[in-house]
Amino acid sequence: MVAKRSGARSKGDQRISVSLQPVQQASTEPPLSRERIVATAVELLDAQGIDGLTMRRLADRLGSGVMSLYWHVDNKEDVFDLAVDSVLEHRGSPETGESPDWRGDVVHMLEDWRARMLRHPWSASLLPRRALGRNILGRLEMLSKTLSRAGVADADLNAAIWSLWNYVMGATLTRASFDLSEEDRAAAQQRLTHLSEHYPTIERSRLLLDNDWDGAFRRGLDFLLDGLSPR
Amino acid sequence: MVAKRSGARSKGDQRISVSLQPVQQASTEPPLSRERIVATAVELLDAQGIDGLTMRRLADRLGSGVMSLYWHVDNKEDVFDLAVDSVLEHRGSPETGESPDWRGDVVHMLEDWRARMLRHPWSASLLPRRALGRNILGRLEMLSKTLSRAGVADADLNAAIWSLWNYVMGATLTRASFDLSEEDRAAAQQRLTHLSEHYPTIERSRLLLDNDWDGAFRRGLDFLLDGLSPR
DNA sequence: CGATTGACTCGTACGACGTACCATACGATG
DNA sequence: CATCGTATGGTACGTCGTACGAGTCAATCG
Repeated sequence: MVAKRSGARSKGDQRISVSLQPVQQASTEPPLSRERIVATAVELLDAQGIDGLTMRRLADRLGSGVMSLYWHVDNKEDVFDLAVDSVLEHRGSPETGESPDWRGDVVHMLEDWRARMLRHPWSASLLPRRALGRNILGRLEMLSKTLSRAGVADADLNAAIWSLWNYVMGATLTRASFDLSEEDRAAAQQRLTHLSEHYPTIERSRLLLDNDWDGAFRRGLDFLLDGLSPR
Repeated sequence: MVAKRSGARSKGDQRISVSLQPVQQASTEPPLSRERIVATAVELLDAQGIDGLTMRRLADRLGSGVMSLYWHVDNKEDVFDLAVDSVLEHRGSPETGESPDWRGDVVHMLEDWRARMLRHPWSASLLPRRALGRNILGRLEMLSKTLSRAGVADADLNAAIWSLWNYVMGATLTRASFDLSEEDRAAAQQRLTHLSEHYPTIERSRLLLDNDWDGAFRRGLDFLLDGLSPR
């Protein structure tokens, strides 16, 4: 029984191997590594969607055997975790100094968050069931600090943070899943029109035809921030 | 090639069959039907979670062969669709007359929505990728009508509806997935405390220990409705 | 120097899955 | 009795995640 990949995996170790192993196959793939696996998994997810990621396909793309992956990775769940985390990279707010425009800061961070997830739509549906990684925690911390600085009462703080989280998650997830169904939306609206006797109001306001997702996100966020602002 | 279950399935047909087929197996299962399949699928999902639902297990519980299911149902996706829909049952608002308390009406409907989904936590993670069924449309219609009656400008209406939708979806999904991880939350908070140098603000406010989900939902909803209310 | 060890790769195999295909059974209709 | 629509389910195929254990190779040690 080997120790296997027991936690610490020391990214730096490989650095020298470039000059250490030039003898072997010159034109073939570089050696496997967690980083390479994750990067390829993200490629695959982007290209084929959530069901498109299988360990076999992943190994194929990496030019390796399937079981070799399991040296670097615990299981498929682990691959998902790492892929999601790599998408949410978040710099530790270097300029969180004392920007006077707290509202702009919040909007900017949340829009960046949403944009990153929408660039990889599968991440939205994967995120909710993951543990909170450092990237997410960093974003929550930034929110908390900024809102506190803006004057939100301590008693309201947690509720305010979760509200924003909820809103962003819901909006992103909705956007990501409705994206797939361009034709479905037409069908839905047609069904709606056909049943307009039952749903007259949303038919009239063309709720399902509205395509300005970014604008809607921004406006909804404004509503919420209006409600949050200390009176 | 048979016509198979081509769309219309006319729930009423079976009504008389109870008195028509009493001859056969007295003690065994009643005949298969869409309704019975869906009900059993919900049971299974409640008991075993989302991965616990397999066609074989479903057939076992129903006391039938696996392939028999496919007479009543197109495929597994179909089962998911039907299960989600059955959870969101929504009466067509009989009292949507002229209640003076529009805000109470909205809160009540959204809390009911959330409660129904949380009673079957798997439904939250399944809903976003489903087409809009009549139950959801009915709820959106109710929202639309109520907000309009409350004085929300037509230009703001769609953004307002989506905001509420996003909030409810995000809150419910978050709640449903964090539910599983009672121990994980302890671990997360411990990791947080350990790293409190990096996340001082959310550590201080005990963001991850706050257990009052219902209250947080309600308060966040109030924030949003405050922002939505016509000034 | 040869033996050992530990990091890493991968072929084979197993059990579980969704479901296509086809044979069957039965009540109603001709 | 023959035919047909409704309904059931056994067998089988292809694919999945991954357990197991045999293999390779560089570094280390006696």
